[in-house]
Amino acid sequence: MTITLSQVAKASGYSLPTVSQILNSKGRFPKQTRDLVLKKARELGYRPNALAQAIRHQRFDCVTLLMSTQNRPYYHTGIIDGVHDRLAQDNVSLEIARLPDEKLTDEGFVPRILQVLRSDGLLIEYNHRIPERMIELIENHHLPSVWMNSKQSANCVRVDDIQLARTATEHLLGLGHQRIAYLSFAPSSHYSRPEREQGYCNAMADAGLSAVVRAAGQRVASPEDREAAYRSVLEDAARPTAVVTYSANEACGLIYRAALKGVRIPEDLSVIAFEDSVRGKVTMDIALTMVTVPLLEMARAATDMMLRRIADPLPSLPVERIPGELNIQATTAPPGA
Amino acid sequence: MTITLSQVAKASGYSLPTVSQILNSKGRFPKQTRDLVLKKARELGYRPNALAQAIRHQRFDCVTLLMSTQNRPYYHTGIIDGVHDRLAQDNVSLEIARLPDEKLTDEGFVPRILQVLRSDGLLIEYNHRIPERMIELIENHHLPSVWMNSKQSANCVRVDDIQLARTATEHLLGLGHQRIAYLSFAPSSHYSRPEREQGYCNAMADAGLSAVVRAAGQRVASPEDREAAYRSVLEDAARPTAVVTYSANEACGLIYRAALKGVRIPEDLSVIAFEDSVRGKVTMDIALTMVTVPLLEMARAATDMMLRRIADPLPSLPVERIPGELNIQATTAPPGA
DNA sequence: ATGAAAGCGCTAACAG
DNA sequence: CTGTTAGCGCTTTCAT
Repeated sequence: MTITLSQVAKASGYSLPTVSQILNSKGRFPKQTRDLVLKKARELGYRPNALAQAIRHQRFDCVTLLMSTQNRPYYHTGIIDGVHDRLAQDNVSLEIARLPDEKLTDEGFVPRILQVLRSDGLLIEYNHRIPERMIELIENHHLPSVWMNSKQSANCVRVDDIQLARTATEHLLGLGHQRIAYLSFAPSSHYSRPEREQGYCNAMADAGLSAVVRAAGQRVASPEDREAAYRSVLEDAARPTAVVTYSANEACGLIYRAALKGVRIPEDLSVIAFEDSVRGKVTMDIALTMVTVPLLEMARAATDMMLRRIADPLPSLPVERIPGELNIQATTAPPGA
Repeated sequence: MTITLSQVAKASGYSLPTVSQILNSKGRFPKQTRDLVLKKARELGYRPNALAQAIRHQRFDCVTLLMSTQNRPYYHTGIIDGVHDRLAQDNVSLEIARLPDEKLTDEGFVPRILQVLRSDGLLIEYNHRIPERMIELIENHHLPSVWMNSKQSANCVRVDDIQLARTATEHLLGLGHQRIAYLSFAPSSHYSRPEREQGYCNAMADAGLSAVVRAAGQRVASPEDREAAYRSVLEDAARPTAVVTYSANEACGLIYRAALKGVRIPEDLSVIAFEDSVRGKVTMDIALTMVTVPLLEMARAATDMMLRRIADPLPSLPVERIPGELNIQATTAPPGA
């Protein structure tokens, strides 16, 4: 089996607590003792059992990231990275769990993660059709929890989608555009969809202009729906001179169809998308003007809030909104430039 | 604090072992006793401390997924999902750890994850410029380990990239193409780059045709390099009639530039890419013909191997190769169709 | 059918 | 400076 503290104790001829103290650099010991113990420990390849430590410390030193099974593909990366990095600073480890959404509706079903104590807190990335039952389960769990990108009234960190959409729209307005459309194939249940749309509409209203929203229906957009939406933007008699899109997906689809029809980007049409910085960079090798969705920062801030709640579980913490930044590239320009 | 077993024992008037047995459905007890204990446990909201259980069972019931910080963006999703799902079947939890590659070269530095015992095994997703030191560290750790997508001679599960590339190329050959190019911007250090190139070259050689490789240099391809590569495919005097690309990135970049130049897809040019199924679906809203990189299946198989090694750590297990499938969509057709 | 005792690997309090 | 004792929350003999 694996080497334990007591084996190191035996090998070095010292008692268990002495060895423990030395390996944790606590207390004062003569250099000779220290050196011997450390040497033996190294020789034996001793590694402390983190669980035994945790059980004594009354701390799991572990946080669980709870994710839906139905999120958009590729959404997780930035979030996992941000959470992991912040946790690593405090030597807290990261457990990942996905809940099977389908099963959550069954009355009796409680996912294993919530049946057992394994971590000090729950970080919840669950923003899309949150089952009622799930919220209930989490509240009953009584672990400190922090929600990410969700409409909670406390203990939540979210991307400021309204601000993002406003920033994108105002960038186009600032360039002199007036006919600006908004294109989105986001599922209507996703928390960000109404917010981005609203930010766009607000900015247009403030400028005294009318909004033109081309959004997919309630459900997932079919290929035909998408083609129709692309056409309606590109072939409209009073074609918009600029478009804000929900994500790089819509932007790329649109830009490709613009190329097929000879509509030049950005001379004939400016395009700006929301996108997290990584994704924006790997698409189609074009320099897409974007408003970054600060997933990494959001995840870091949420994890920070989590750690604060673990340290002091009592107070509810107010919602934090993380702003995104405008990243001007080659797909936007003044109209008719 | 949280509710412990002994609190349930006190509340129900039975002893600790009795309560433990009942909650774990072991032993035989009169219905009355059982019911009372279960009721009290529920009332108090008792949740077993998984760590205390683990420490007794001499099993962490946890596997660590070790990832590099320098992988391609969006690479992780399928892998994490596959690992998680397979682990969930056995009620094993998933810990995620990213090692800071930069620091690994420092002689003294050992990442915390490897300093401490926290899990039953190491699943390693580390395929790109693997630091020598890291391999050493892992071997010294003496936990069962399984590598994913890496060139190890045992205890490794990988995508069969040679087969994938051959399948893609043979699809085009089968359609009647003869001038088939290969386009790749993959970093040369990535394990899959030479393999995909080789699979393509093998298939071409077998067909008695000459290979045309357009690959980026040793380092990360600059935008200029990429443009030049796209041009060389599209503007060549003896332009290829079909292209195999390393990933959907290259394919999308190429298809977009084809649209700008009026080169029709697939009439004038067929395009087939390697891509995991998810990614392929979210790009540019075009129906890209692909060979799927079976990340999910690979991750499942690797996790399965991991669990087998945990159960019986002795034997080294032979490398497994996971084949991918051809997914014919709209971007390939016979030449001049 | 139930409880007492021991112990998993470790740390903290207190002696000496 | 170092060792003894106790105990974290739980399970597993082994008595009764």
